[in-house]
Amino acid sequence: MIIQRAAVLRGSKAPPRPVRWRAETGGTRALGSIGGLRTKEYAVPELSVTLVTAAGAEQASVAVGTTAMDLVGGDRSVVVARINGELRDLATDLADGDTVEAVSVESPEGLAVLRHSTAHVLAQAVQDTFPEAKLGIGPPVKDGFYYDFSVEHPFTPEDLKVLEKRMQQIVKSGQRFARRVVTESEARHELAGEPFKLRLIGSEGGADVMEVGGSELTIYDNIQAKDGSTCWGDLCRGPHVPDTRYIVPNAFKLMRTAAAYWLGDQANEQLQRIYGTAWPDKEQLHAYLTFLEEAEKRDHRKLGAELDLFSFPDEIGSGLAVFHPKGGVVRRVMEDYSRKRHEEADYEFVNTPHITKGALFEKSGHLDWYAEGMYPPMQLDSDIDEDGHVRRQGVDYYLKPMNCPMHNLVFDARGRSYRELPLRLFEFGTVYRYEKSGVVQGMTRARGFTQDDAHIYCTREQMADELDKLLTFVLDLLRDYGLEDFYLELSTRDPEKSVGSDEVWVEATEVLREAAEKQGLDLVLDEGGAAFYGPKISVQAKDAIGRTWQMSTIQLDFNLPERFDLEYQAADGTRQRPVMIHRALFGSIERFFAVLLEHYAGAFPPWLAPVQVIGIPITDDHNDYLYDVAKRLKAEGIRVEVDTSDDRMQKKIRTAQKSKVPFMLIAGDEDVANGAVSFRYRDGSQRNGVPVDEAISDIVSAVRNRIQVESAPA
RNA sequence: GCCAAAUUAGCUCAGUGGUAGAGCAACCGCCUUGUAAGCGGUAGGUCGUCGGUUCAAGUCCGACAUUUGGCUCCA
Repeated sequence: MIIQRAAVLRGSKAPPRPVRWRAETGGTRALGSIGGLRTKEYAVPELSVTLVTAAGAEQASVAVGTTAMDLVGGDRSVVVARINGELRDLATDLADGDTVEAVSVESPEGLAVLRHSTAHVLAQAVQDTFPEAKLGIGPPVKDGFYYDFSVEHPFTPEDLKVLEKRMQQIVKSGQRFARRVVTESEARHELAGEPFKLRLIGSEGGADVMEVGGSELTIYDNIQAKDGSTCWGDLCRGPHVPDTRYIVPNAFKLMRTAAAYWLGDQANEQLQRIYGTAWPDKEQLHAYLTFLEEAEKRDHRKLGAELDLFSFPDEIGSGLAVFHPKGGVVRRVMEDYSRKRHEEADYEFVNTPHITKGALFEKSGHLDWYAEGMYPPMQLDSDIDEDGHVRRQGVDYYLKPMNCPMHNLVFDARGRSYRELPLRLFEFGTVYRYEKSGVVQGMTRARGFTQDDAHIYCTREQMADELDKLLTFVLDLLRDYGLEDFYLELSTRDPEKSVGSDEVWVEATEVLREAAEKQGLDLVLDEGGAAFYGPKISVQAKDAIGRTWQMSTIQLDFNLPERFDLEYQAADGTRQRPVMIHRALFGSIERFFAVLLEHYAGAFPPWLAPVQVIGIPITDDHNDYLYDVAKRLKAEGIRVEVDTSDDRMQKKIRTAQKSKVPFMLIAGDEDVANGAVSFRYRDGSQRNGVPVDEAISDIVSAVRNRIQVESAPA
């Protein structure tokens, strides 16, 4: 028993709150101020707890009845506590032996709690405004939160404004989030009007959602600050911020509405979802909104139209792009460089048709498990007489959704020797997939696209070395296109849904893991995420504004070699089955194009830019001079134009700037007199009076070295 | 595929039942200019398509197409 100085809330029935405790090192120290509270000395039983801070763990003695808030909640940025490894409300009473750590709103967990609490405020606002709305679930998600509701009419943008206002009021009123453990029957009784919540209570560990989970059912009541009345409640496992004032009124925003299936299952009824975002302060909200704006500016669909690169004509169909001349140049340069690198890496180039008889996809199994993703067949050559009798059986032709079966036929076109392995068959193979109408999205999810596809056939012994070389090859190539920041994702076997022996899977997965680890990049496990036919590694790349894109995939396949009965003759004369590796480094050219376009915001490095140099004469008198410069650049393989339109030169600069040409070469009387040109770069910087020879060699070297050029050299 | 919203000139967008508009781009002319829009003129639309309501439809209703945001899917 020790004597402690304790603070008592005026008029409160709450137990004494100790504000001092004795640290193990001896002595006492203040825990933090509790302003405006009377203090009084109490004799209270003590508890021994471990306080974890950035500095380390220390033992402390506190009075019985001490809450996590008392111990670690002094700072408003602390929103919850981690007690014995679990996130708990700050109002939680501590128990002897607890390990307690403050969780800041700036930490990922703290932020998620803030967002989840904001979702509760949204739900309360919705039920205040639309009393008939039934509650779905409302978890935190990346950058924010959502809450699903069952309502008769979908929410409108105007509704969102009203709801946002109501949320501000709730937040400002400072309602306390109070946790209450209930029995199942109590919960059922209280939530009789909430059919979806009732279903959650019923689901036995099936649904892993914020609402239920853990050993007990809990309801969070919202308690009014002014009179202590309960104004709203929700089934929720928590935890929450202590009260709604922890939510900053101008740091959250409702973003959009959308429909969503109950528990994400297409077979379930559809609910109306409201997405919101919430942040610790308004600066972070502002930064997030700015990021969204930046992303919108870089949207490849928008830039594609603005820069005249490609379009999706209605007449052709959804998800089918045409490349315009400027986009065609970029695409060709991308392909050319990729081809060159593949040639150097000992790939062999093959070419296969876009359509095939159905028999091929029966053999590969695609018609069994991928038919939904394929365009329906073209029926050819059937001949039916007037009586309806089939005189000649027709044949179904399909557009190919994948290249692998065709490559297998190339492998199988003659007997193969172990001496030929690894055999690497490469093709820019155009495939067609009947993506569901709602999922088509610009170049990143198209119905027709070209893969930089290769299939590598090797022996099991060669597999490790081949994968190792392959990963190095991929990363090296992606870096040449200006992507620098990668991590790898390893998808492992789903035992429920896979073919091949355990032994082969284990070996292959290990081999992939080792190859990945050698690269020294972060490796994320995607447990059970592999296709049924083999484990996979994918390369995820971060773009200039920090978004990650799945780029390359490298996939082992134990299924197709079997189905196609692929064999090679080994050194000992026996016939052996090769290991097959599928790999696409760009994923698809279209997708990679889109990623690069967004990464560079349209300002491609000179080697990829559709127009690399534009000559801008000050007056018409300088046209011929620039034509001569352009001729010399063209001789070096540079894509150059001279703007001889009627516009004034300022206008030409503006036009060139908007089309993001890396080098503007301006020439007037002074330049002509000196045999020079003046550079203007994309950031507006200048470099004047550069001798023509030097200008040409600078441009040529920037292109040859594939470097990005935004501004005048320092 | 499902839910919602959108679709008007090449592009961006006005136009709330009564004679289709603007800016930019295009074309023609004038201007001859030193680092982000010189001036004037001309032309350009079956208002996504089809159907319905109405004396009258870009506008109201329905179907379809396409796009966008989500859900589901992306092996």
